Amino acid sequence: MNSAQLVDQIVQKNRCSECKIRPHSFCRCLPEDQLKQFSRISNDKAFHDKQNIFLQQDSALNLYNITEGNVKIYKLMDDGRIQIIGFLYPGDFFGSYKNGKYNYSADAIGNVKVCVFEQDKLDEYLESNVALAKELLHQTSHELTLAEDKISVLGKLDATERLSKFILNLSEQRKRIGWQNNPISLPMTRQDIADYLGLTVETVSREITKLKASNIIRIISSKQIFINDMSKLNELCK
Amino acid sequence: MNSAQLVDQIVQKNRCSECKIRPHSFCRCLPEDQLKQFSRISNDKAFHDKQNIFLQQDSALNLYNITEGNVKIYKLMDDGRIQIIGFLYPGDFFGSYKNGKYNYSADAIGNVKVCVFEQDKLDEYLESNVALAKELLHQTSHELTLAEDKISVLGKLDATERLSKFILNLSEQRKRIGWQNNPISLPMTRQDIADYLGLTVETVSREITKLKASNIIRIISSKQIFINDMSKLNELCK
DNA sequence: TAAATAATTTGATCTATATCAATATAAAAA
DNA sequence: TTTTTATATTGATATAGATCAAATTATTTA
Repeated sequence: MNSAQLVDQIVQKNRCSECKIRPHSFCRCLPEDQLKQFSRISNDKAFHDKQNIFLQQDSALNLYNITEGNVKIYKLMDDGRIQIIGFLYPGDFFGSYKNGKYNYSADAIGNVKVCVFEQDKLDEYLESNVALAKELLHQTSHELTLAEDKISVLGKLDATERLSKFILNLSEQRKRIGWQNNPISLPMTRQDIADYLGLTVETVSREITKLKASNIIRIISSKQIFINDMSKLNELCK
Repeated sequence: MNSAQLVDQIVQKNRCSECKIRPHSFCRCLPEDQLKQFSRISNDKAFHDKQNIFLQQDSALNLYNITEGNVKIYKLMDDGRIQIIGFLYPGDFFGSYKNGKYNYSADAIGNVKVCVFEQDKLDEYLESNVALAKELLHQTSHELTLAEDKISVLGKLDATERLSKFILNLSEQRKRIGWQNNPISLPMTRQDIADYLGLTVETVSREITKLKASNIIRIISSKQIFINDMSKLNELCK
């Protein structure tokens, strides 16, 4: 052991204590003195743009927590139709299961870093950490409310409402993890937005053009937009 | 204390140990000797047809567990549009929260009996019962996968696919709680089905007529249908 | 029981968004 | 840089499902 390692040992330095996203992640409920032990049940892993993380039909062995970048989770139908369930951000976790299989596939958007937990190791860890179990429960309940919100977006909102709500959500998502909420970046393609909102690329493109024409948003680049009028955008989806 | 009460005392009889739906509910994870204590943190309550259980804007103080009947949970928009999030069955729980408010409203369909927990009492109980916390986590994760399934139904399926999937889901739901899976009853109105599937009553009615015409289902009464050809129904939504 | 009301079905027409097609812009490869 | 390929936008047309309207059928009330 060299002196740096010795220092690490003394100050209990570990992956988790160094983790930038921990305050926004389910593991934030753990006290400092448990981090070293907790960091042992997970591993870092990196993925590049468009790389698959897992497929829906895979055995659901892992739970993933995003530390950097964005992930899209989606369901693919036999005939090629795709429904994107969500675009995930740092601090979000994914990999929930159903009958031992994942309920969706997951791909990296851009460069991604994740923290990978083996489901059964995590499950075992929960046994002696009610706080973590409760935190996961609360986070999952929150995810459920977000999914319920999406159900009413897809069931009841028209194209204009869907797109303005989508943009506002992106803005709020950024605020949640402490980033500026304007301008916002669209790391995903227009096709991805369409597959998320239950629309076609053409309709998404036309709706963006309409928002631009009415001066509610400004297009900095195709992947970067500035919200000129937050309240008007709000009205469009209320 | 009369002799019947004395016997109850001795055999530790209580609401939970008598509960018919417990094997299908999150509380199934509790050992017999904890039931008496557990039964103290909840209360029975009954609702009649169309009675409101709570509104979306209410403070989310309670978690409900259905012991008898059906409940619909729904979101109401300012302009009167409604999106039904789910039709719930015995053993299902509801009342999840978001910023202290419920995320939806809940109404009884027909006569309903529920078991009501105060969120904070339940939360306190979890503190000393990891098993229950884990069970709630797993159930909530499962609810999340169901919500994700609904997202792809609303985002990608056409009217025929939505209705056939809906009927198959009802059939499976019955099997889950040990009832015969055919014929199935439709305790909700056609309008409710429409508001659940993101369609109009007229479209729902026409789709039912089509299924009847192609002899895939038989209409016993408007609220009772028999599935003649399960595999054809399956093909329609695959 | 009949009368009134609510729920469901069926028909005719309209419309928001899909589809098909072409062009324009941006990104990647040569 | 230029060429190639992928992504995004815009236009013309088609269509699934909405809307409007009326007729049945079922349920509730008197």
